[in-house]
Parts: sequence; structure tokens; C-alpha cells
Amino acid sequence: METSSPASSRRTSIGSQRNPDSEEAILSAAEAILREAGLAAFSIEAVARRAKAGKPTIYRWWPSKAALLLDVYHRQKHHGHMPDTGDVRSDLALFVTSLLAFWRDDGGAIFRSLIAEAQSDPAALEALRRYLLERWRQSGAIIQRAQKRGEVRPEIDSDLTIEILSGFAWSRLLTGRLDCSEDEIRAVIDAVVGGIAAR
Amino acid sequence: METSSPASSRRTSIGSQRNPDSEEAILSAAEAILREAGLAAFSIEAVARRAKAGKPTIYRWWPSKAALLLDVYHRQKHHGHMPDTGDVRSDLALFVTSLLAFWRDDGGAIFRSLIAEAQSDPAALEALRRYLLERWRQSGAIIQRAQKRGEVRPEIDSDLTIEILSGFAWSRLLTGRLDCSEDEIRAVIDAVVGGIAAR
Amino acid sequence: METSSPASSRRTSIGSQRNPDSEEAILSAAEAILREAGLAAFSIEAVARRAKAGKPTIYRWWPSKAALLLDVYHRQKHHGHMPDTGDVRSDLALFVTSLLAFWRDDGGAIFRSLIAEAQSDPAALEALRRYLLERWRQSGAIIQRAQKRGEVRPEIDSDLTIEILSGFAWSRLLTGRLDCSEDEIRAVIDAVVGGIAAR
Amino acid sequence: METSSPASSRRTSIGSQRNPDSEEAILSAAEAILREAGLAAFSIEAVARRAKAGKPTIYRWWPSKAALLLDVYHRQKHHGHMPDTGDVRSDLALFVTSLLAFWRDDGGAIFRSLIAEAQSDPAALEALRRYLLERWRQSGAIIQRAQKRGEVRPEIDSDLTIEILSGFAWSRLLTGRLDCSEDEIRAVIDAVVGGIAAR
DNA sequence: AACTAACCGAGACGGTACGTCTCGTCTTATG
DNA sequence: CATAAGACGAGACGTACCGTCTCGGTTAGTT
Repeated sequence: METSSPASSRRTSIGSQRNPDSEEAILSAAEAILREAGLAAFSIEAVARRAKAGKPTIYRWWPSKAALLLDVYHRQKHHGHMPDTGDVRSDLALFVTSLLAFWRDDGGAIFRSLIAEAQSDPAALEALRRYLLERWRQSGAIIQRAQKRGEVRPEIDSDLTIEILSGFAWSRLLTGRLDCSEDEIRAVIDAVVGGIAAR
Repeated sequence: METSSPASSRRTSIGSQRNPDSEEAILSAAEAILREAGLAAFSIEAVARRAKAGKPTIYRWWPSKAALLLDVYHRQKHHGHMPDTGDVRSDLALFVTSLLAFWRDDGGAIFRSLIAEAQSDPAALEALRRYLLERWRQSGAIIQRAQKRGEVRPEIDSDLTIEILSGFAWSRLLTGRLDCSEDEIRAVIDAVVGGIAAR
Repeated sequence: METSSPASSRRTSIGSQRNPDSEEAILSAAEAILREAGLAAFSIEAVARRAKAGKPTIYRWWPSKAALLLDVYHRQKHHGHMPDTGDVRSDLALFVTSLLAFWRDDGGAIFRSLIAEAQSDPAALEALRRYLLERWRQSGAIIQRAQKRGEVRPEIDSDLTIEILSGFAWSRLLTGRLDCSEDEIRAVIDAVVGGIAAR
Repeated sequence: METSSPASSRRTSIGSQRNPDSEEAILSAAEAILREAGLAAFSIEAVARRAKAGKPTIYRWWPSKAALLLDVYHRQKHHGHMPDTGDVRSDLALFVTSLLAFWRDDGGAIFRSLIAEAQSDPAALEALRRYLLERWRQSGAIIQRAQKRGEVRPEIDSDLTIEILSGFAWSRLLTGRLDCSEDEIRAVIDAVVGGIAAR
């Protein structure tokens, strides 16, 4: 990180405009702190210290801790891995598997923090909600394709189905049980796709 | 609250043992703060102030903010509403409906706080996890009864099924969308019980 | 007090530098508390409250209670009243009289506190010691002038003589007997200057 | 210490009277704490802990920290070493030397604490004052004997003379400079007995 | 070329909460 | 009724962050 900066000593103003080096340094620092030490260690003070930035610079561009968290989460790569194998079970299994894997490897600490922050900051809650509705809408395409193929009944609400699977993933993330076996994921998909009722 | 105390002036020690009046006052104060002002306003300091208790008294009995939160949550009534209508769809619908209603009316603010706290406090996470596994096991009885009646396939993992429904409820709680219509809940139950696949 | 500030509302930062208004407010508050309520009421918390300053602001500039006490004592006027009447008896009588008067009117409560604090805080003890050695050295000039005039034997240690008189004053201060008559002071001076031995 | 107690486990009431074992244990503990860790570590709490006594037991018999300190100081041996060599200079030198030695070896920490405490506790101040006046009166006998022998002028106030020497000793005690050379002590005695004035 | 405007870092400011310590009071159970 | 034990309300301790502010300096655009 921070490779774009001129390797030299001190970062300063570049005139009456946002300094992208500072932005980059701040986001990098925030991400690193979350990843290395978790939400408890994540404070504006700590980010400023690590990014060698002034606190007002952070407050100028991110009105709240949640806004910074959201930006950090957005910087992650993942977004929009949209499986399309032609089989709804495989697509959904890949969806859940890759989500859990992403959280396990990288973004989990950040997303957990975002959810936690949203529980006390209404602005964060609103931002999170908006972000999620969009994400679920996107991922709903998996279901909609399956409906076009005739695999899934047409009256099924695609977003709601995604929210069910996503909710299961949240449950695992927020209780620290991301190490979910293939079998468990298959069982979840089977339940949602095939139902649990006796034939 | 605090009606049990002798209406007189000051609460004090009752010897070398825990004073139940103090415990009650602290839990009441904690609950009131969470309900009225939310997690952001919930601090040991504030609880002590409102309960007219010394901070060490709180720290003596609750080692962390999370422990206090958990106790406050436990004091709520709800726990263990276990529908048994003889029909798995009705049972599960009641399960989800009553959970959301309970959170909407009373315990939501507290449980949200508990989850949020668990994201930065490992001890809270562990306590939450233990609590949930037990709750899911209890609620899993709904599925197991249905399996005995032949309504649900025997190889289905009852706890996992409950976690799926519970996860959906979490998703609604944590994104502030507890006002869930009957139809939506029915759709969720239908998906999980009957599956989404075309017949 | 605080007349220098703009009489308006709130004192705040003036950039990356010590705010003299805050310093003044803190020292004034500390002095007032000591004078009005004594050492027992003197706490960093109380000073912060009265000065309308944050505790960290105090700890930033004064590492210990003793450092603050010392600064408060230094702010007093007295310092360096150095009588030079041409007669050693008169000089010393003035020295003791004005010291006791100063303590009686103003600085006594503060200096008592400083000595008390030094009995449990090594840093305070060291600061006090350094301060006193310097003060005795200064006051020793009274003796040295008398030696030059031939009033006092040349082999007499001027600092030690001052410490004897100063010690007597301490005894009076620390036992709350500052209301010392002229006669008593004269008797003390006579003893030290003329000795108690029969001629 | 504590050798008088029955070496067995638990000390308890001996009926409606003061238990001397407890008193002994408390005074011993108080003395040990002062000697080993100084005034800063001296708290009723600490004394009770070390003496394995209940706090109320201490508060019952000693109304204030100062009262306990005074009792501890009284338990020391020293008291009343009253030199009588027939020579006032020798007597006074012994008086000062043995006082400083006693404080250096044993009682200094305790007496310093007592003086410090008296600066914030009026009751302690009063107790200290009464104790000192008595002590000075006793030690004044040194001067009075010398007056009878004709060594010291009859109009000299014996108590005041003792207070001067005592004040010098206080100065050394309270500034942590008890390591006073023989020469310095002699110089002090010479000043007071013979005066500093040129012949 | 001078001026303004917004940015930058630094860090002080008044606050609040933290978790720990001791205070002096209280009530118990034990003898 | 004294004792050891220990809980209680109170509040100070010194530290960490909060979000705001002012500073001195830098660099664009605008005159």
C-alpha cells in the first residue's frame, strides 16, 4: 500500500482539492487496523496516527466512523461474483461458499464492524440498508435466471430468497462460525431449494 | 421499578453477600437506558448513575458490558415460546412471527446491542454463541416433532433449519426492517418448508 | 480571574500550542481550592471541574499533583523579599516575620500541601528539595552581607543558618501556630545570633 | 510480629471488649506498611488486609487515619532519650543526633506520614500539636538543667530553644536529608548555643 | 505576480467513559 | 457484643478517544 506516494517524507496539501494520497493512506490504514486488531482497536484517532493524517482531514471527508467503514468495505475486491453455471443449486452453493470464503479471508472483520456500528448509528444503518438492498437485488439475478429456465417457481420472490441465504451467512459471520463445511452449505441450499417437507 | 425496595432512602450493603435490590436496580437501569436511548448511550457509567449504584458494584458482578447485556436480555419474558399446533408450517410461522414481534416491542434494542458488542468483545461473542446454540437446540424441537409426525424428512438437521429462519430474522433486526408482513413470513416459511424449486 | 479571556463562552484550542488562558484558569482554580477548602479537597478532578478544563489538559502540562502544587506556589507574590537594613538582627527578624506573614495571609495552605504531598510522592520531594536549596541559597545573602560587614563570624555556614530559622518557621506552619508574637521571633533571632550561652 | 496471637487460624471476638490480639495485629500491620512502602501505600484498606482484620474493627477503635498513625508512632521505642552529660552542648548534640538517627532507622517514615496527614486533617493536627508541646516540654529539661548549672542564661525560653533545634530536624526529615554529618550538627548546636555573631 | 481559498499535518481543547482503587458505612454469620 | 468478611454508594485516579478548533504551511486557481 501507499506505493503511489512519492516515497519522500511528508504528505501535504495539493491545493484546494482533496489529496488522493491522503485518502488512500487513510483507507489503507483503516483497513489494516480492522484486519489486524479488529473493531475494538478501530478509532479515528488510531487511523489518523497510522495514516499520519490529521484528524480533521478524516472528519472532513468521512462524517462518521460508519462512513469510513463503508468506504473501506467498498474497496474490497469481491463485489459481484455472480455465478452462472446453469444450475440453481450450484449457483446458490457458489454464492454462499464464496461469500463465506471472502469474509473468512478478508472482508469479514470489516463487514462485522459495519453491522455493529449500524446498531448504534442511524446513518450507518441507513447506508448499510441501502447497500444491502442493492446487493440482494443484484444477487437475485441468480434466482431470476433459474425462473426463466423453469427451475424455480415464478411466484418466488428472488430478493427474499437471497436474503434468507444471506441471513444464514450473517448468522455464521456474526457468531464467529465461518468455518462452514461443504455439507452444511449443501444442506442449507437443499432446504431452501427443495424444502424440508416430506415428499 | 425498584418497587420491592422499602421506599426509604438509601440502598446499602446487606452483609457479605450480593444485594438483590442492587442487582435489580442495575438491571432495570440498564434495560431502561437501552430501550430509551439505545446502545450508544449504554455505558457502565450511565447505568451506575441511573441505578444510583457504585461502578465497582457493577464490575463486581458483571465482568464486562456484554455480560450485563446478556443478563438484561435474559430478564425479558419471551424466552421459550414454543408453538405446537400440530402443523410445522404454522409452528414455524408462529416462531418467526413471535420472535419479530418480541424484538419489535421489547427486546430488539437489547439483542441488537448484544450482537454489536460481540463483534468487538471476544468474551461477549463466546457468551452469545453459547446462548444461541442452546436456543436453537430448544427451538429445533419444532422440527423434530414434525419429523416424528412424518411432516419433515428425517435426515433434515433441525438446528440448521432453525438457524436459517433465525438468520432471516437477524437480517431484519439488524437492518431495522422488523415490520415484516404476514405474506413475507409465509413466503419464507414456504420456501424453507416446501422449497423454491418447481415441482 | 480569567479577565484576559474574551468574557465570552467557551475556551478552546488555539492551535498546536499551549493555551495560556487554560493554564491561567487551571492555576487559579487550583489556588482557590487550596485556599478555600484545603489539601483534602484538592484533586485533579476538582481542579478540572472548577477551571472548566478537561482532565487531560491538566495531565498534559503537569505530570503530577505535586507539579501543579509547585506551580501554584510559584505564582504567589512573596518570593524574594530580601531585607537589607544593614543590621543582621533586623534583617533576620524581617525575614522570619515576612515569611510567617506571607504564610498566614496567602501561601501557607499551599506550601503545607506541597510539603505533605512530598511525603508520599518522591518526585514532589525532589522538586521541593531543589526549590528549597535555591531559596536558602538566596536568603543566605543576608548572612553573607553581615559577614562582609563583620557582624557575623566568617566561618558560619550561611545556608545552614537560614535553614535553622526556616525550620523554625516550618514548625510553626506545620503545627498551625503561625500567630507568632514579635517577642517570640525576637527571642529566636537572639538565640541564633547571640547564642543562648551565658556570657 | 503478631507473635502473641495463638499461631492458629482465625482471630475472633473475645466478648464485649477490645481484643488485644487484633489491636496488636493492626498496629503491627500499619507500622510494617509505613516502613516498607511509605505513606502512599498506607490506607485503612491495606492495613485491614495485612492484619486480616475487618475494616469496621479499625474504624471502631481509631476514628481516623491520623489516630492510627499517632498510635503507631507512640509504639516506637525512642521516646524520652534524655541525655544528661553535664554539658549543654553535648546534651543538645546527642538530642539532635539521636532524633535524626531514630528517624533514619525506624520512625522517620511514620512521623513524616503523621505530619503530612495533619496538613489535611484538623483532628490529626490537634493531636500532633498536643503531642509535640508535651515532647518539647520534656526535652526542655535539657536547657533547664543547663540554666541551673549557669551554662545558659536564665531568661532563655527552653521550649522555644528545643523547637528551634527540632525545627531543624523536621526540615531534614521532611526534605529527605536525614544523613546529616557530625560537623553540621555541631555547627547547628554552636550557632544556637554560642550564636553566630562576631565576639 | 499577488491574492485568496481550500487543503494538509499537527496537536491542544473541553468532554465522557473507561476500569481500578480507596473511602467510610453497613449487615451478616460466627463465636 | 466484638470480630472477620465483604458488599455497598461515592467518587478520584490516570488514560483513551471523541469531535471541534486553531495554527502555520502548501498549492491550486483567480485576479
